[in-house]
Amino acid sequence: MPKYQPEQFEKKWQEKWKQDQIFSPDLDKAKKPYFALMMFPYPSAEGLHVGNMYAFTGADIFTRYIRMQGYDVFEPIGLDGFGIHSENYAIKVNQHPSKLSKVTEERFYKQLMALGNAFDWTRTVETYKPDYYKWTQWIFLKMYENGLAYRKKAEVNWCPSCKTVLADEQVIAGKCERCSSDVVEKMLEQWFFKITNYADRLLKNLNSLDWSEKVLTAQRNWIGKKEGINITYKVIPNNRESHPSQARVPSKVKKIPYASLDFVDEITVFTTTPVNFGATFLVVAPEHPFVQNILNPESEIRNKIEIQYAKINEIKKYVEEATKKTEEQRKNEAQKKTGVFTELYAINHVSGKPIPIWISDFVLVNVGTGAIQGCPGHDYRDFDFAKKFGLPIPRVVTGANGEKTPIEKREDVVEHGGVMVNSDFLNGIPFEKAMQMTMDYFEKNGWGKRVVTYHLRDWLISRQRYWGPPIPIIYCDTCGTVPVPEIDLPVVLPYVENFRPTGIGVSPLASSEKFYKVDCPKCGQEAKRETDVSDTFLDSAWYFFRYTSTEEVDSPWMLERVKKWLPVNTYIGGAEHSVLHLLYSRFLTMVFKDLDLISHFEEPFARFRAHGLIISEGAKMSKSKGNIVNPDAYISEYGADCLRLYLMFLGPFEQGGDFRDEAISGPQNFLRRVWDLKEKIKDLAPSEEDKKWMYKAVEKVGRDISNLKFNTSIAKLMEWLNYLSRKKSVTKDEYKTLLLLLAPLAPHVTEELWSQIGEEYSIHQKPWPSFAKKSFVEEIVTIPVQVNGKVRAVISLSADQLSEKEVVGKALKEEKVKKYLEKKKYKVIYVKRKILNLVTS
RNA sequence: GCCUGGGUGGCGGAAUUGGUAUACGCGCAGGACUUAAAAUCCUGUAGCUGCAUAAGCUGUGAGGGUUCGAGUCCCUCCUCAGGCACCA
Repeated sequence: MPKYQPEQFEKKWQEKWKQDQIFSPDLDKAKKPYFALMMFPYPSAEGLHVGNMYAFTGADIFTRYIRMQGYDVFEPIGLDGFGIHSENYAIKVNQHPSKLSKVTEERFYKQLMALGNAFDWTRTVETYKPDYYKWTQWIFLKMYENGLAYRKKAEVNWCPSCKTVLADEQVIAGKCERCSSDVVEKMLEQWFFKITNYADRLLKNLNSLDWSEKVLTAQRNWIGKKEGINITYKVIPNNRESHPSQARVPSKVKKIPYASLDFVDEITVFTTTPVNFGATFLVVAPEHPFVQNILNPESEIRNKIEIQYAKINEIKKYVEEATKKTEEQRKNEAQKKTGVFTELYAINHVSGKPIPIWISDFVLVNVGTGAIQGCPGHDYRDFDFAKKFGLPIPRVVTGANGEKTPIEKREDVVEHGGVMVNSDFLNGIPFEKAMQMTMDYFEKNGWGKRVVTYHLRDWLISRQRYWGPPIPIIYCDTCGTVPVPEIDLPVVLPYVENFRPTGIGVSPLASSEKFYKVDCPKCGQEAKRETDVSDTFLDSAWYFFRYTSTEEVDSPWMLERVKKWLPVNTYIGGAEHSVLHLLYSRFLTMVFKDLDLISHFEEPFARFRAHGLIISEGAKMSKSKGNIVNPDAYISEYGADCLRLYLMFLGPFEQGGDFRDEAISGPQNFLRRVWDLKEKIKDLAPSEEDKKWMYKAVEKVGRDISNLKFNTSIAKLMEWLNYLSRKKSVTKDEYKTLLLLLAPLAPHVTEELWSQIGEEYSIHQKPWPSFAKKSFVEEIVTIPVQVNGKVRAVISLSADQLSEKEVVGKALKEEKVKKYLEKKKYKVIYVKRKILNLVTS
């Protein structure tokens, strides 16, 4: 009997599958289309690692199962080879990315092939090829035409190591998503996409998506919708002449009608919790226009207020120091509150009292309005600030147990809940309701306006790098910003010998005169091309559309194809893309819908599941730790099927696992035993017991695969194999069923065995086994019998004897049950087919 | 600080969603085959008390609670992973 030797047949079948195109559905004629998508990889010539393979394998198993359910499954593959990831690698190995891309493409596709996945190899997409990025540029033009792409000078995130700007989403805890360097702020003129226009829709649609919970939550947090109110304060004059009664420190001003109040400027604050009876100061950010005005001797306000030279200098010094700090420094020093008093006051609308205006860098200029009202009794940060500078801390909300004691310690601060006190007409009203009433009251008096704010910012898509699609824009002295005419697309990325990032805020393309010197498409005069390229995440935000239409040359996709195949039925990928790729793709799809480029959907991925991560030696695989596991060696030693099973058996797919190769012998043994089992096939009919096992396996394995619980589906197959191995012989029916159930998990060996037992090629085009359920209703039911909640016996009854009377009758004959009942009275709790519990009183 | 998901044998992990906790695999121990080893096959394997393959007790991060019955539900807390964060 020949031994199980995967190297003798895995390659053979992979080639045959590809040649026969059995995994290439007819995209126009398919009757039951199912788009199963896996996030395409960023290729680097270092190759695919086991973590990638884990994700691809899980997605592939699911896909193969769906195919066996009778769907026309489309499982495409491609490479996200444009962008910083690939370019950084090119820099590292000192090769030109355009040359390197050819090497990585070959290597990646070879490796992906060796996994045995059911990819449609006839429709690959590579983002760095002109026939693809032509349409990425086209999408940019559509965005521009419709006012969704704009150029603006702004403080942006700059990675000093990658030498480019980054979108907010690509800054992870102050560090670059790619290289983990500290990101700094830089003032640059850049292209943005107006994703903020879609904030509400992006948020609302989340409720109807079948996605992993953690990804939904991450997106909700990132969009960060907050409903609150903008309240405008009047800054009152501080010179004796205009308001003698107020003097310099106007602590006891008579309450005068707010509307008739004399004022020199206004400050608008944003708050979600207007506990205004407790507001005792205002704080503005150092970069706030109000501060700039105070420092400017020519400004209107300076003519209206009294302020000493020393004070001006003090403020100036503070602002300079604060703005010099990086974002990171500011955060690190978050606990130590600093600030400077302006000696100016604003009037609290509800108390009528003047409250001091401070400047502090704990208030961020780009959050809300860049100014806050300090309510120190009910906000920890305000409390810290008030404590440090000796400002009053009144209580206006009761504590958890109704405390009304003065707020002295940080623990006394009440941020929400409780009931209003010391708040005039709000006294006794619960916090939440009081906030709404306050907002109503302020709006009615014209003191404020309800607003909604978002954490989400517009998507910065310019990159000062080489390896990406040039942004299709031309700047003309006469015509201004001119989009490249569609007919001139693609704007081909030229070969530039020195492709390395310049670090001076421009792309390497800026040194290629041949590239940037063009005639204006409008007036024909000499003009200059935009030399930045676009973000990689723009390439990957629409690739799944392209998969359906790779042969199309006149448009990015064929509408009929998209109608048939999109939205994607199941999408699998990494959770690290929660607020990156997954958000951008949703945004673009909505835009496509609004621009009538598609019609029947606006959410690209109906179902998304995040796979877990494979770690190694207790840590995430990374080059720096040197714990990257390359699958190639394992495939050649154990075979792709074995590695697939091993990876999937580590634990739940959505959880990931630790790669320890000593456990690989389990799956290896399993496959060998499946192989050897064929020697025991006899031409017999299965027994009732055999059928029961078979039915249960079909049911359990199928259910688990569709829920991505591959580990338990494998366990069930192992259990069944243990049963089959114990028998003297197996029926052909059993063996065929075993192979069919195993086919999605181990595609090669099942194909090989399928052909060895003389079945028709290909096992992967056969339907999932099905059974008439009623022929397997269990005849004998076993029921555990508990006495006072402890199992004392297990009884077996035939299925027609399951009445309480019969079950109790049988249970009482058990010695142990009798013993523990001790002839006491008992209560019967019987759950049919499940359990019997006898409880003594 | 907030949000999400976890914590179960020596290890990876099961548990039909409130009903026999530890399936399946690894590892380990014993046995069969063998001159021997490897491979393979069989048996055992949560802890404690016990000569016991007798009997019993304890056990799912900790402590309370609901229930005839809790890994599963509720409350308080500890801890690990990930996300957000002086976000007002």
